[in-house]
Amino acid sequence: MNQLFDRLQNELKKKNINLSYQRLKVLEYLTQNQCHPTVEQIYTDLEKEISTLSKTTVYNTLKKMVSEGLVRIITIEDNETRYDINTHDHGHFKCEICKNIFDFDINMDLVLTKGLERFKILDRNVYFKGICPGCLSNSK
Amino acid sequence: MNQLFDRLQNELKKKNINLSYQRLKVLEYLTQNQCHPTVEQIYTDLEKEISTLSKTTVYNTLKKMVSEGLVRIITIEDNETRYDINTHDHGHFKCEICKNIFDFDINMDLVLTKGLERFKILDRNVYFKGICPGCLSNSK
DNA sequence: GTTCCTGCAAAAGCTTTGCAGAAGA
DNA sequence: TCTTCTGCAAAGCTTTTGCAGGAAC
Repeated sequence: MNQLFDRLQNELKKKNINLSYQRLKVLEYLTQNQCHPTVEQIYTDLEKEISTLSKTTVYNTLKKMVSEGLVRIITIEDNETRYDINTHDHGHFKCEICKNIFDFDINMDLVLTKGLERFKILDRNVYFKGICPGCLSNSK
Repeated sequence: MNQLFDRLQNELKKKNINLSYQRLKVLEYLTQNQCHPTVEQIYTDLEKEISTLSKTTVYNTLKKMVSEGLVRIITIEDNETRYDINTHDHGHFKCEICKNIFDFDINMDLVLTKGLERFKILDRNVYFKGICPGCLSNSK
């Protein structure tokens, strides 16, 4: 299908995780919709195609994939959990009007971290909030 | 009491917000415990002193203060909302072992934001996760 | 046949809402 | 008096858990 998808399929085999139809579909959804969807979004869209799909399965699948390091949780708003299959470091910008999330390139090495010399850093997150160009021009 | 507390008290008067005993105590707690507590932590500690305190009041107060810009929500983990009275830009480091949150200085202007030229940035957040020096030395 | 996976239903946990009484201006 | 604040109880949401049936190996 595509490069990322093949890579994930291989990774699953290596980790001895069964690739059920539901799991395949969730991963496929994440690779094709890199908009950092919530469980609700994933479930609602997949349910159209897999009418028997349970939200529990979406939760189960995502939990499994996060614990295996194939999927990342991104936390921007405290009341919604979003999932991200793109593992390279990037920042997230959430528009407070249209609620969309935009990725932006970021060089984490440039982030000055005075005072963290003795800390072991495992995960770096940068997220900004504000108004995107589209909503800015609409409000004029 | 202290500089920050006096400043907040003045700000409340300017914004015509009543400074009830409960609100005063929540703000006092936030200034004295800059560990970014959750509602649960604030409530549990204050309830010892104010036995009639309701968790709803803690929620109400924090919501009011956030909307007035006196308190900031910091989102690190998706399942917990933490509150911060320190408004100057700084990064947060959460230790995955002891769960404590450490502040670190950060110069947001140095964060490279290629691709955000046309965005209006209102809020910048940086949080890292990993292991703090204390837990690192304990595990040796 | 044993293990893992799915999905319904119920439970759990956090936050918000409705409302009545109390406090403050 | 009129508005705002408090706090109980109930509701609302998201996520987790228990469990039984089904699929995979």
